[in-house]
Amino acid sequence: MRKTNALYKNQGIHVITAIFTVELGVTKVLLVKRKNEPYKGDWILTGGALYNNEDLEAGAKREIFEKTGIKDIEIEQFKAFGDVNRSPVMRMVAVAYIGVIDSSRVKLIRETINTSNADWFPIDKIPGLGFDHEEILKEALIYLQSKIVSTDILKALFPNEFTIPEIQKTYEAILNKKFDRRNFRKKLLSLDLIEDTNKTGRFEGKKPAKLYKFKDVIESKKVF
Amino acid sequence: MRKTNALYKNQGIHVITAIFTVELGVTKVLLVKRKNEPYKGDWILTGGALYNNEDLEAGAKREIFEKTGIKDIEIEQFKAFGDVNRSPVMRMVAVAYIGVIDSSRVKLIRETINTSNADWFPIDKIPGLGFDHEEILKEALIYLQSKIVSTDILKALFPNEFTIPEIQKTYEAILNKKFDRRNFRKKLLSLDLIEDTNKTGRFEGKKPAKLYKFKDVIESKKVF
DNA sequence: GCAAAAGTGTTAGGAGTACACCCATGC
DNA sequence: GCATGGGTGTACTCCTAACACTTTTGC
Repeated sequence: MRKTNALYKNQGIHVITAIFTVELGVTKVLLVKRKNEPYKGDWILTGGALYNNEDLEAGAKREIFEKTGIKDIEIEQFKAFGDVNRSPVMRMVAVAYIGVIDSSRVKLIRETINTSNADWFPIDKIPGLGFDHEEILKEALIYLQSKIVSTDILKALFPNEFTIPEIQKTYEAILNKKFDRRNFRKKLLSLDLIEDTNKTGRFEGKKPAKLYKFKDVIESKKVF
Repeated sequence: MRKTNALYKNQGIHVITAIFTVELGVTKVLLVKRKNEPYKGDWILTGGALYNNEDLEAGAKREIFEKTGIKDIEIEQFKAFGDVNRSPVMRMVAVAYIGVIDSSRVKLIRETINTSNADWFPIDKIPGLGFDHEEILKEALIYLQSKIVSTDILKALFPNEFTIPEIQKTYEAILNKKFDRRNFRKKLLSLDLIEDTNKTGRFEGKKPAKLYKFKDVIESKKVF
């Protein structure tokens, strides 16, 4: 039935991920340039068509790997996008994810069969994007911002030890907002996400800063 | 390319909505019974396959109307479900929505071409559901719970005037939790969602209760 | 007048915010 | 020894949670 009904013909699923990093206090997102029509030459988020033999999240991760070489990235689904004309080729619904990774710890494959010039773009200097990826990126950033205040999603940026002034810079970059040093420390510690390592390191200051790390197990807190 | 590659063949999109209501302090969800294979005879949430000429939300609303006769319902997308085997017919990704409606204000069409016995089921007495709808319903309820504490999503249940003890019962039914009368009133009023109508009505008590109504315009509050 | 539910106010504890001083180091 | 950023504590406000008494009505 379905295959002969034009109303259902040629539907497909995109899996798209907005991958963020923070470099020197600047929030950046990973973009690749399309080599083929449609939107040839346009920048887009990493992603592509879902295979029939993979789950959504697996498909999103495969696309990330194929387009950038990035492996071992945790991603989180935040919304589906399905306007009728979001793809000019055929009816495609996009399931969108966010991910966070430390750009200094990955070596980007900049050139692939379908894309080129993979690179990190500061979120306030984004070129025009193909498909509906500008809308997806905008919502992805809002979702990321909502996540960093209550989860350990930044663990990917600080897999090992870090100082509080250091991670505060990252929070400020993503939320685009400054925090009081003393209150930020108190708040972050009260979230029970990180723990003291009893070691000290150095960041920008002259006085060595204490080193913390994300806890291995995070108990999610009840809101009600 | 895509049409000849088995990896992309025969994909489709479901739009599924968990429609909730509250009757006499009991939270219920709308289920319909399938007439055809697969899952013939099983209960499922309202929904079906997306057409190529409609946006996601429009498709979800069309399916609601076709399966139950319900019109004029506001719905909100909360997640996409896309496990490889979630449909035995072909690869289908479901985009899931929640909706809230006053069951006493709608007349259900219980019998349609593909479904029968449309009815409201208390959420603690749900029969086994077809496809992955049990998982969808579970996540839908969690999403609904997160929404009623900060938005006017219950406006659909109280489009006109209501008393605070009355709406408190509804909150308690959905969140499955009791609240102190005095604190509930203070909290709800502080949310700026409702306003006094300077009239009184009756609910359960002997003393007439003040009537409130949802504000027409809700200013969303900043969290940061 | 009494039962039943509605309305209201006070207090204590915890979280958020604002703010000032001392500390450890590099130079 | 001084400049630089790191570490800490305190007071005020606001939100939350716990809790008891008075009010209005039906009968």
